[in-house]
Amino acid sequence: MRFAKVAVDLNAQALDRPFTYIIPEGLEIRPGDMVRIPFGHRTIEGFVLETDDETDVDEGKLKPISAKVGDESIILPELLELASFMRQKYLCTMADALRAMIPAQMRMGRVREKSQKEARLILPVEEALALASRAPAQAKIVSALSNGAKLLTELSDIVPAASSACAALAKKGAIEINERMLRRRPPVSDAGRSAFDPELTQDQQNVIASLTDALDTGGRFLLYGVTGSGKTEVYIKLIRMLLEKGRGAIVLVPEIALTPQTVGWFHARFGDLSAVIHSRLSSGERYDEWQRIRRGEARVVIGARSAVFAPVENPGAIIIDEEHEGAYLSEKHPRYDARDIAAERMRLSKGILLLGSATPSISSFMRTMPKIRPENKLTLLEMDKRVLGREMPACELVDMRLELANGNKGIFSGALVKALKDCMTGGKQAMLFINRRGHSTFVNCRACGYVVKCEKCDVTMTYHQNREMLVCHYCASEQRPPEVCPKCKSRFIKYFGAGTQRIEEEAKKLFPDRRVLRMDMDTTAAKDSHADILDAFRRGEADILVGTQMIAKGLDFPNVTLVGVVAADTTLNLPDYRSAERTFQLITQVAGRAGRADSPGRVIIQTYTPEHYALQCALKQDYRAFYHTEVAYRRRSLYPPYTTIARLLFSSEDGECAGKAASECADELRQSFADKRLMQHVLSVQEGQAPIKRLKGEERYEILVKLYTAGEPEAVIGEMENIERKQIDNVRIELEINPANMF
DNA sequence: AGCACGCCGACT
DNA sequence: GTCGGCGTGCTC
Repeated sequence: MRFAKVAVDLNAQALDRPFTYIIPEGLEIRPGDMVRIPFGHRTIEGFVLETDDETDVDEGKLKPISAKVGDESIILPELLELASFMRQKYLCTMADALRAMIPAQMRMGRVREKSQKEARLILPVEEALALASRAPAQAKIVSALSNGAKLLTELSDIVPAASSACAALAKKGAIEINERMLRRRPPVSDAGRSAFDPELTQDQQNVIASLTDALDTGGRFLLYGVTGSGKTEVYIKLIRMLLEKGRGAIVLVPEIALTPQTVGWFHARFGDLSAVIHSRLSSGERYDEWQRIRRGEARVVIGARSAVFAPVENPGAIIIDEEHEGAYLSEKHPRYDARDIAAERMRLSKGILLLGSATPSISSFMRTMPKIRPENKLTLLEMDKRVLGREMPACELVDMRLELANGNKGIFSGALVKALKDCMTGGKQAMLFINRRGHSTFVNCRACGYVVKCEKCDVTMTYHQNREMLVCHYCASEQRPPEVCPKCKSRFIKYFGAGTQRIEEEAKKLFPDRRVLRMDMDTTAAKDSHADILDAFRRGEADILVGTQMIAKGLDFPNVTLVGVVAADTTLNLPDYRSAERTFQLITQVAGRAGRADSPGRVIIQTYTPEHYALQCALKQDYRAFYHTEVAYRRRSLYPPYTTIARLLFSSEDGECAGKAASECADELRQSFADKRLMQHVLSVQEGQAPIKRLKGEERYEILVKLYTAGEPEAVIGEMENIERKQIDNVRIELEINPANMF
């Protein structure tokens, strides 16, 4: 008799252990199979972890597996191991980990292969027509089929009752009806993409040489390559080498970068050997892509965070592009970091982990330093020159304080206006970057200082000119802008600060005969409008593109020679320990948009704090200088990566409930840290109101725990997860680790 | 998770 | 006397 240890697909700590089942005679069961099993008084799904000839469980208690789900195993053995790694690392159940690995629709039944019936003539046309002599509908079908097989749905466009006519023809033996599998394909655009690999530069060849040495043994690398240094070609070459060895590869990119164009890069080179996985696929598309990977038809996967679990057999590399992006952290339980998962998966399959960025995250770059424990160590690979001998763009900082002193109260400095004029006269394109949407950033009474705030949130409202409304960017509620100050009745209401709308307006005023496009959350609300705007700009249908973050990410516009950062301070002054890192990354990336083709680029950064090291280093494109300054600051101020910040957020419509819950839970947390001797890893536990006290009509309180990263953060975070799981009436509790924003 | 078993208050 | 509240415990 054979037995199977099964992880049941139920989420409870008490069930987070294998249950043993009897494998019925004649049913072939292997680890990784999804099975239906009787459990208590119902039948549920589970995943086979291992099979064995014996068991130590009392056989009288054992029940047999009811059935196998699907004909191939769902989880690769290597991924089963990865799931148990996740269970340990993120303190989640096996079911949680496994659920994160497979597309939701694949569990609980419901997406299938899609097939359609196809009719094909099996007799010569004359004979078939003779058989259909007294049936005009059948005759029409026969002639429609005379130049090849057709789908039944196509035939019903020609003849009303096509399916019954076809059935009759099939019965007479004139035609044959077969099921044909349809592949639901995600949209890909190969347009303008070369199918050929270019010759690699010396930099690229050096990197490839280092990677080649690790091809069989595996390894962990950080590829630091300046913008335009050709990282993608390195990825492609690495993948080619792996395919030759019969291995596969996974490329992760941030979700926002997963446009049909990016996917086109890979599709143009690898054709149907590549598959794409991201959240905007329909469930059918996702299922079919997943199956193509599972069956080994596609061995190059490009996808967002969750593609790190793609069922590629024998993966030789996981490449994580734009490694510094926050998109690799899962925001829902289990809160995994795709970079950690990738590292473990590559350790298990002796493959290469390759993190790539022009602005590596502080924590990854730190791992390339000497003295790092070998299990965390990354090998640094560097490409400091752009391809085709392109120059780095010329960057300059403009001190807006001096502009003001010289009587320029506008949002554009003299230097930026001049550069824009030169750029337009030369027939080139320009991009203006401002990290804030809307028109004015706040509305303020000059008599008494009153600032309009959202009624539901503790946040100032932004004026949107097209709707003539004040909009809250946190809860989207709107109100009319006041004509007199609600507080002092003064009429001196002034609109301060500039957003994308205002920049667009000013640019149009400055260049009435030029076309200006705007790209931000407001203009990209519609599906595909994101790609439409960028395509239009690429085709030269506009001269100036005004936008937020969105225009900064890895896009290649050959005709752009000028980039203006209108207000570098907006990101710099956020109350967040990463604001300098973010600003440096953003400006370096934005600057990388300029001068990618033959003409050199120019970047103008407007700021009120030109002396700030994030700006000074971005100006010189000096990542290392930035890194060292930033690391010193993090160490001094006990910020990540030296520490880990864990935050429990309590929100409730009833502020008293939330506040009480926070302070009670803080006491409980301190107690359990003390009981479990965890205090040595904890730097501080603080509770109080969150920086944004009210959001969407809810009062917010928080417990902020700072802990030493080198200690046992997992154990401490485990205690905080217990608090998160608590059910407290009227209060929602959320746990965040190194929260994306500190609000 | 989901459900049964089981021990104490108000109802036809 | 029963109906039903949700506390504790179990599921191969």
